[in-house]
Amino acid sequence: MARTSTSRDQFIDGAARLFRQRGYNGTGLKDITAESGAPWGSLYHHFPGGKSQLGAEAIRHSGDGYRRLIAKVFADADEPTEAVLRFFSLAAEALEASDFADGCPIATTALDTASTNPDVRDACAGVFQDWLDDISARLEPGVDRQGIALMGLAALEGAIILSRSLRSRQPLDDVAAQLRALLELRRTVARLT
Amino acid sequence: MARTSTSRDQFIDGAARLFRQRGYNGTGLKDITAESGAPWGSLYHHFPGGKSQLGAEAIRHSGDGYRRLIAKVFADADEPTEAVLRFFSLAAEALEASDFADGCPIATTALDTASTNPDVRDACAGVFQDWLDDISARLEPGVDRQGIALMGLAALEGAIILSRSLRSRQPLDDVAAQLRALLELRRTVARLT
DNA sequence: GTCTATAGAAGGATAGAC
DNA sequence: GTCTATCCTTCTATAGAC
Repeated sequence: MARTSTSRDQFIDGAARLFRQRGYNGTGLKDITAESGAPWGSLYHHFPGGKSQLGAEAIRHSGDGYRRLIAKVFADADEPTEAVLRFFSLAAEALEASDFADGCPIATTALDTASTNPDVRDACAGVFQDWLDDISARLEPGVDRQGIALMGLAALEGAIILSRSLRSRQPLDDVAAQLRALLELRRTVARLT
Repeated sequence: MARTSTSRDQFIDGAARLFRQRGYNGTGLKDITAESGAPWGSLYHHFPGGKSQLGAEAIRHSGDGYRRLIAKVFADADEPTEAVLRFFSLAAEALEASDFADGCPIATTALDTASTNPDVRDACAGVFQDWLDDISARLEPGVDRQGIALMGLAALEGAIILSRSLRSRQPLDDVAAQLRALLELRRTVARLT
């Protein structure tokens, strides 16, 4: 299995890029063929389930890519706390480099489909859950790892919304500063007990 | 000015409800007339700017409604910290009561339109900024009010995404618990200095 | 696997009567 | 202010040849 046509991957890749910028409902199948260069004639050959199937696969593809990024950021960081904060600067850089178009690859589609498309919604939910598990597994043992992972991801997602809407990296930077204060306070408290 | 036809308000009200659940791109003008009961024939009479104009006005309408809620929640709370946390339980209740359809009335549309519709995007940005100003103005003086308001709103928005996607109020509850820890730690530190 | 053509529905928007 | 009819575009999806 695996190594078959490359056009299938092109569809997924192009869909993932467009869903990130315009969301699921804002992206047409024609847009995806244009963006990806993949042949329109084979779309329903590769994805008999139509847009929903392609959407779910594209979301899982984006999710997997970011799981690799999570692994790398934690591996490169001196300590887990720095890794958590690093995601905020990476998100800010991606936003600035794209004129505030490249936000979270999941969030826009997650909200778009939350109440209308169970297949795509479940794919988004699976990605979020994977990310939470990945992050908490990499935090220091002893403290509330799940709680910190959840708080970090929620704060990041919310900050991305605000930064995209306000077209400024400041929300991301300021929320990161707040989170840093929380994490350092926690560490201080933990050290005293 | 002001008190003219009621159908104009119906459009705005119906649009605001649908944008909250399905986003801007997921809501058609036909859907809005059906939802609101307002006459299709007068849509472009009231909104010559079309869907974008209606969208921007609906977002501002939702924003104003929540500004009143912010005022009420802070007025009813014993202390500002409790008010901040109250928004998380209110959001969780709204989600559960609507089968996880009623999330933030702005966020879905904000992401939908961030890179494609400047008018609606700016309306969303204005609402977010108003909320931040309202919240920080109601926090205790002395501490980093803007920072706390921003962190609270970002964490709330992110938690709503996760709760909608995972169809569980747990992210909202758990993020609120994390935020409570942050606020109490800050207060403790402030008391010691 | 890919092509062209097209169906069939839904999208936003407009015209002109009342 | 509201009605009805309609235009044009775009959308997802399918059919059938190659």
